Amino acid sequence: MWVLQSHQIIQPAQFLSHRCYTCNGSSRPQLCFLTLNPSTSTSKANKNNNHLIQSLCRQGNLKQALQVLTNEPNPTQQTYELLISSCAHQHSLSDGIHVHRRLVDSGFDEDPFLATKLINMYSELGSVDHACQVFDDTRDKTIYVWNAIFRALAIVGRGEEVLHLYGQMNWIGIPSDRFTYTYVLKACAASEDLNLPLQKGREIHGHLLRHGCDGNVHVMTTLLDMYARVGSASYASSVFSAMPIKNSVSWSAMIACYAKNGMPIKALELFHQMILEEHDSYPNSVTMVSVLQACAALAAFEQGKMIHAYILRRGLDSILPVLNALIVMYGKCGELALGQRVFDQMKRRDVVSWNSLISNYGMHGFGKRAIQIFDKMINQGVSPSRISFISVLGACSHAGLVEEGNFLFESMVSKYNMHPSMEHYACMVDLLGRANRLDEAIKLMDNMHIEPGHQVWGSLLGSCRIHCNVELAERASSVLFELEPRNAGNYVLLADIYAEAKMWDEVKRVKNLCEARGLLKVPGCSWIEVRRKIYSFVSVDEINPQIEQLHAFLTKLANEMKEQGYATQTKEVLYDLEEEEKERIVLGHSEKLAVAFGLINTSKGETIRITKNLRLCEDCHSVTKFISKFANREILVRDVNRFHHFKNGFCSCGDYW
DNA sequence: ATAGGGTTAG
Repeated sequence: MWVLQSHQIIQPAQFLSHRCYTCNGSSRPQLCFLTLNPSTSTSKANKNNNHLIQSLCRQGNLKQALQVLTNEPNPTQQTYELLISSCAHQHSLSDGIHVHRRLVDSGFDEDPFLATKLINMYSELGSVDHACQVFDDTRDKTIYVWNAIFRALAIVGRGEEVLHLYGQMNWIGIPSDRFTYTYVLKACAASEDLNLPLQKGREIHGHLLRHGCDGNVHVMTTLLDMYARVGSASYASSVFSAMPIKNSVSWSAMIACYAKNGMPIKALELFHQMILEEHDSYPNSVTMVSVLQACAALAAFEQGKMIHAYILRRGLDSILPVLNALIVMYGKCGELALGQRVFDQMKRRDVVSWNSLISNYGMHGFGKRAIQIFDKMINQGVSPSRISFISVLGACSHAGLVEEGNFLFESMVSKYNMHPSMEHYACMVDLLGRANRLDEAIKLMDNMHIEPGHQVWGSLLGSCRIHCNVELAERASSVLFELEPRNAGNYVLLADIYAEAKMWDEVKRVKNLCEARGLLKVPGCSWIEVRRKIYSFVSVDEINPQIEQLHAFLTKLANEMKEQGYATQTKEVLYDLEEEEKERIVLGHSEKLAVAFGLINTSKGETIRITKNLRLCEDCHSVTKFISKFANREILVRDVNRFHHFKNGFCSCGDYW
């Protein structure tokens, strides 16, 4: 932790004088800037040496440049400038430190220009603490110096320190400029330790308005993005509409905001507005990545295909992130073969391309295939990333491949020298727990080298839900209520488990606890795309104009099913009600409404594609299996975890989900 | 001398 020392806070008048306020001029008498000005050297040899160092730096020959430096008593500012940028370019921290030392010896540590360069160099070399040291040692802190340290700290997420220093800068009376605002806003958004990023961000918003920066595209886009990152899409959108000048970056930032904050329909609407409205901002590859993400989130296959065609027309189909996003989009629309085709046709692939393909197969329950692709990636010399392991372990989990998953998990350390993170442990607990090997899951948790976090306990609780283990669920949820008291999902899971065990008093207790803490259960919501339009359904929907028709359809279907010996699975209903009433509630589940809507509004032979924001309930699962046979339709449902491909009375998950 | 948006998992 590094902060500006309290004795360094000084009054503006004092700050402007060149007297050292830290030591009152006593500590570095040898560094008097005026008497030892290196530029006063006129020797021809020196001049040549300086030129030589500079040209060596320009050629990228840092080592030789440093050798010449040892014979040069009076390097110039420009020489240092080139040396510093060369060290950054060559990624050599040790050389950077060496140049810095020489620079101090030459008395250039009073030069704010070089201090700025040094801070940027250290930031690029990953040593922010060195950068802070330079900042501390620089008495004449110009706005460039301040901005450089803000940038360095913001990049590594030390937002709290940026804001602390920003406060000091304001107090001293140094005016911010447009660059300052971009860094400080980034610090709000990227801060890991900031309590109230939104509040702080709004404060900076006020400052920049007072400084008249509201016409600057860079500042305003950063502001928009800051609101997006702290989850305030509505603030972001009001900044966006207030912007007098917008460019492609501002449009992309706004689209990305919607795509990332669970508003994919708005993202697509804004994209269409971007294309149709008269202005100079055209979508580029970055825009398209967010648009594809929105299609993926909605499983909007028709839209996705149109966007793909647009990408081809605009010649954006050679850009790696765009192609990767296409693989994901097709995968999340249930079109594995199309995702594979994009992958096969790529001229270059990176680890993200491989990971995307692995998780596509994993999501669809093709665990063995996912492992094969993982192995193929290794064989082609691509080193797996942390996410590669999360993807492949997730694939094992969906397919119940416990031994394979264990093997891969062990190989992480033994073969790839990678230490499993919290997420990896969460995957393993999920894998073991789903397979009803809860004892092994607990054992793994006991042997973790880090304290198990909410992800891990959450996986365990999810497994308890599947296997209705009340005792373990109580243990897991008591930890979770401590770790993330505001996550309503945990309360719902526990209540589900109690309900299944018919422990109605306990159900009530958990529901009351949830209510007392002011938490709302996330409503079940499903989406379906019909003729390029997206329709959404929430459970017990009364807004949809076809709702009567849908209910009639479902009731008729339910009767039909009963005649064929099907019993409604009502155990997921959280109330102790009459069976008939429970059936009515289960009948109103959003995914059933969406399935019914799809059947009514599409033609025979058309695949029905549905996404759901929660896990598919057991009754919906068996009803959809029934419908797929009864109506002879393929139905694809993607829930939060994975795909269910219903066909001819069976589901691709093999009832393991 | 310094600035803004995007990809993989759960």
